[in-house]
Amino acid sequence: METKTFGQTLKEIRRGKGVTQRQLATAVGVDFSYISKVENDRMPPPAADTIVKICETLGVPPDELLAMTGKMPTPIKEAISENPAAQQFLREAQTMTLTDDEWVTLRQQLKKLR
Amino acid sequence: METKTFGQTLKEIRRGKGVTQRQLATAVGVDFSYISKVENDRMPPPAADTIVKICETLGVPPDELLAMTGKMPTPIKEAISENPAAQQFLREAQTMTLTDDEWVTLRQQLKKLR
DNA sequence: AAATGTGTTGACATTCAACTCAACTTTATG
DNA sequence: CATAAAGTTGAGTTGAATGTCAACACATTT
Repeated sequence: METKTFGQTLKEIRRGKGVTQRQLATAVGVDFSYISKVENDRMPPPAADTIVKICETLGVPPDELLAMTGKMPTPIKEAISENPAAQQFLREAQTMTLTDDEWVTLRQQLKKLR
Repeated sequence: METKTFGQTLKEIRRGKGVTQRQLATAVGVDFSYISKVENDRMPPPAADTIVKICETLGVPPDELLAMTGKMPTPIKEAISENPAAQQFLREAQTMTLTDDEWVTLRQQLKKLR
């Protein structure tokens, strides 16, 4: 299972959209050399919020890149931080070490709530 | 709704157990002056893992203090980081801005999984 | 070939969390 | 009161995260 790196994936997406590193960097608000390093995996992936900005600029959903890094955007983190009920849910879920399928099941039940 | 601070709560628990700042600090592996500052809210609450150690030392469940800080212990954070299914669940849950009751419902469904 | 646009690299900078250390003050005990 | 134990405070430290800056190399266009 050859997994692509974050950098490789980002580079492909950016090139696919015909955007230069400098254009992307300017839009996102970072130095273009930083984009270069990230794309070549010479630096760890950016902060979650920067990843979100990158994806907005490139016009792609951030889920794939976020999932690769295991980071959560600030709004989501805050929502959980401020919500003891959510935290307790997570602690219990963790002690159970849910499978992927079980998470999917929970997502379906989540949708049924509304 | 007068909410107690983290520091106030910790101080009460510690005193209730008849433990000094120095005893607690030694057991946890931090400087006692740090405990003092935290208890007087002169510093933000400790890292999640330190909170867990504090609670272990004092013989109380960490849930209350953890919930006050909005922090998650390393094992839980890692479990989520490594689990795209869990992340996707959380992103969807966040966009729905669940109520406390709904989180409780999910917890019950969580238990039914096993 | 010169100029311009694009990408890469090494060294350094900034910010923040999470503390430590040394000095001092307050409280409890004999 | 004297001494020790307990608590408080200001200043400094450390490491990780997240970048910047300047210099250079390569690629493309004119």
